[in-house]
Amino acid sequence: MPKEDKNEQKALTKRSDDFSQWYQDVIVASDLAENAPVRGCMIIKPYGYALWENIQKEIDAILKDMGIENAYFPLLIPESYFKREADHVKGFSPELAVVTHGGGKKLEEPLVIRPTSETIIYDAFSRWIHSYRDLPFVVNQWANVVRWEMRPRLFLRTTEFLWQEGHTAHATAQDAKEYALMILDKVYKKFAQEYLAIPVFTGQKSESEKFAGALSTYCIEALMQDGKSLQMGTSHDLSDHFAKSFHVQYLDDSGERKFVHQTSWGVSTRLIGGIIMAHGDDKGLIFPPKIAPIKFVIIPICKNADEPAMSAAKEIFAIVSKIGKGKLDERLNLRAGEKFYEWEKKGVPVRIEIGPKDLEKKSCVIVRRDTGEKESCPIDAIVARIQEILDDIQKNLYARALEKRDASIKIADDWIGFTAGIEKGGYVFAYWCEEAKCEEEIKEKTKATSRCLPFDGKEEKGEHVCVHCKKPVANKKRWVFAKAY
RNA sequence: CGGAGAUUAGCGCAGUUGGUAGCGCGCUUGGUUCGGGACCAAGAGGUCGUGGGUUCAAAUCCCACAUCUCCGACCA
Repeated sequence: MPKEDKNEQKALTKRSDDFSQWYQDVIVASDLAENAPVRGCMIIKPYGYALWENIQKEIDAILKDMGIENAYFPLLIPESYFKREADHVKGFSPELAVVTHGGGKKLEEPLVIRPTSETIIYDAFSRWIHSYRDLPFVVNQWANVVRWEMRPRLFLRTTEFLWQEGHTAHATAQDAKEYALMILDKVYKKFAQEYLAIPVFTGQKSESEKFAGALSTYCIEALMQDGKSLQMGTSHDLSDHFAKSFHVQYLDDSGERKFVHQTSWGVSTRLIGGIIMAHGDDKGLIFPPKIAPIKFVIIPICKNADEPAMSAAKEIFAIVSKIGKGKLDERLNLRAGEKFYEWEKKGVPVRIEIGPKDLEKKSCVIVRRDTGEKESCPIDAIVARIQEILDDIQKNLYARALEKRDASIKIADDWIGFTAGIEKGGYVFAYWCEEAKCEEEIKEKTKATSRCLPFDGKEEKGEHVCVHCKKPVANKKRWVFAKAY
C-alpha cells in the first residue's frame, strides 16, 4: 500500500469537507470521550476529564474568591416539585427522566432525575431563609443532570452532562438582576475570554429563548468555526416566580413578610465542545494553555533509554515542569513522527524535541501547536521561553477567534441583506420586533434564531423597522441573529 | 417524532447459487529500524444484536423485536 494512502486513513476529516464529522473524529482521535452504551450518554475519558477538572478548578476558584460556597443537593426530586412553577414544568416536562420503581416496588410518587435543581434547592431555601439579614443567600453546586434530548451530540448536548449551577436569593428585584448580570460578566465572560480564549457576546435572550420559569435570561454566545453560534453559559433573573411557588420569604427590617428575588446560573461540559469548535484545526485539537491538561510534551529523539538525549529530556522535563503539568514521552516503541502526530491531535500547546543534534548545540527544538512554528532554543533559557510561548499562544488563540468572529458580523437593514448574511454563516445584526411569531417565521425561513440583544450594542438614532415583518420597533439597538447549536 | 443507515475479533470492515468465518488497524513475542504516521516473522483474539421460522445444514433465506449512529424538528 502506498504511504499516502495509509496516512489518508489515519487523517481526520477536514473541517471544510464535513465539520460535524470532523468534530466527532477529533473527539475520538484525541481520546477525550466516546459514546456510552446508552443513547446520548458519553464516557468522558481521562484526558477529557482532566480538561473538565481544569475548567472546574478555575471557575471554582473564581466563585470562591467571590465568597460563594459549594453544597450538594440530591439527584432525585419528587415529581410534584416540578409542578409547582407553571412555566418551569411546561418547559422541562418533555425532557424529564423519571424513576417509577425502587427496591422492586412501584413508588408512591415518581422521582424525577434532576434536569436542573431550582425546585429542590428553593424548597430548602424556604426553610433556610427567614430574615433580610440572611440575604443575599448564595450557593453553588457541581453536579450531573439529565435531560432526555432528542438529538444528542458529544459534549454539546448529552443526555447526562456535568455542570455547575449557582442559586441565589435577594431582597429586591434590582439586587437579583444586578447579581445575574454580575455573574455573567465577572465569571462567565471573563472565564470564556481569559481562560478559554473564546470571545463572547453578552446579552439578553428573547422571550422564546429564555429559561423556563425565568423573568430574563442573560447569556454568553460564541462563534464556532462552521459559522454557527454556541450558547456557552446562561444566567437567569428568576424574579419572585419560584419564591412564590416554593414560599421563599423573609422578614424585612420593618417586619414585613416579603418574597425573595432569585437568580440561577450555569455552565456545563458543553464548554468543551466550544473549545474544540472554536480553536481546533485539521490536525486536531488546540487547547488554550491556561486550561490544557498537558501544557507541553517533551519528546527525546533516541533509540534506547540509556542515551544522552533521554537523560537530557528528563532534566529538561524536571525544570520546565515548574511552569505546569507536562508530559515526557519516554516510549521507545514509537518513532518520533508518530508521537508528533499524536500530541498534535491532542492539542498540547507546545512540543519540545531533544536529540543528538540539539545536544551538540546545547539547545532543543520548540514547536508551537497554534502556528506550527519551530524554533531552536538554548537549554538554559528554556523555562522563560516556554512560558513566553504559552502566554503568546493564549493571546494568539483569542486574537484569532476574535478576528474570525468580527469578520463574520454583518449588518442587515432589510430581509434580503438578512438572508444573505445568514447564508454566509456567522452573525447578523438587525432590528427586530421581538415578537415570538416573527422569530418563528425567521427560523422557518433561514434556520437562524435570535441569539441575544447584546449589552454593548450601540444605539442608533432614527426610526427603525423589524428586518422581517417591517413593524416599527421601539428598541434603538440591534439584535444578534445566527444559526445556533 | 420524521428520514436514512448500521449491528460479524478491541476498532474499522469483507463475507450469495445456504456447507460452521476472513482482511486491515491495534495487541503480544522476537528481530531490523528510529529528527514527521517504519518493516519482517510468528502469535493471541469470534455465543456473527435478540427471539422465532424454513432446512440434513443459516452470518447468509423469511418473520418479529431490540439497540446504536447520522441528518432534521426540540434543547445547556
